Amino acid sequence: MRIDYNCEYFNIKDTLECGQVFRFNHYKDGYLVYSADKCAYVHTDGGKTLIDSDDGDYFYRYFDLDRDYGKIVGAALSYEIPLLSKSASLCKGLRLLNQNKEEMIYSFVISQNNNIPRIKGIINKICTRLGERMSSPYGEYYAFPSSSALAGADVSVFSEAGAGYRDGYLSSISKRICDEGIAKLENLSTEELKKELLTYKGIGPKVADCVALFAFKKTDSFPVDTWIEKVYFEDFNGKLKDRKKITEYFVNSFGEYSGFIQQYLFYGKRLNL
DNA sequence: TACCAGGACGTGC
DNA sequence: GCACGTCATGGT
Repeated sequence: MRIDYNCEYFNIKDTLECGQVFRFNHYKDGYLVYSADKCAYVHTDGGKTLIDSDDGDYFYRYFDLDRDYGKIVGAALSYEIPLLSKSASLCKGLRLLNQNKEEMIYSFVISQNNNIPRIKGIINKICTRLGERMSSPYGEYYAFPSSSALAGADVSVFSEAGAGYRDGYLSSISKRICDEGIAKLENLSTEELKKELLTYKGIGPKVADCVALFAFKKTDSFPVDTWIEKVYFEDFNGKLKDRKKITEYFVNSFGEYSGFIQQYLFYGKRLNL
């Protein structure tokens, strides 16, 4: 089935390439997007962003289509911060995805002290090796592996995929989730969720913020990585050095809009706006 | 060659 | 509690 949505506040390029998601490929005049075991073909035509998939409900929620981004962009512009205004106005079609929770946990554990092209490659290799083989009208692909598939794999599978020293984290976390599930992560406040995520070996404050934001849609989260640190020093005249305190500073400034604004700033900085 | 990339852990104090 | 060295890997 097909979903069509006005492209003013839904730009597929910005939404996919802003760094929140690692599983997508260029395809024809658009993109193939993968989430968990699902796949969609997304492209733009005649002022509409079109989503073709066999699970419209899933991708309607995935792309966060039930949310007013005009209001969010308006709030971002109201701060009159040059980098933020440039990014929010130029990338107002950037949407925060609702991604699969377990997939986000593993993906952002891989992301630590790493760069985006490598992260994508490592995840792709792990999916190819351990994920279920799927077919779609656009060709075959591999689902993101279940936690039991990850837990059953030898740690060498992760190192051979290029995960480096993070291989043990992936084994440890997948075994824990395979045993106990992630039910205890549900229905928590942002603070409670982040605190619980920190009990997984390999998840620190930054990854916990990313998982809270990109998987649990805790929009009062503000992940601070090397790029956001640069933003803080160069565009906010920041003086703090502790990343957790920088997170606090931004969340105190932007409240429930923190996660959206973080993404505008991160993407805008990487685009050198 | 040294430094960087969506950082976290273990140790020592 | 905090500072610091270390942890794979590939690109520049």
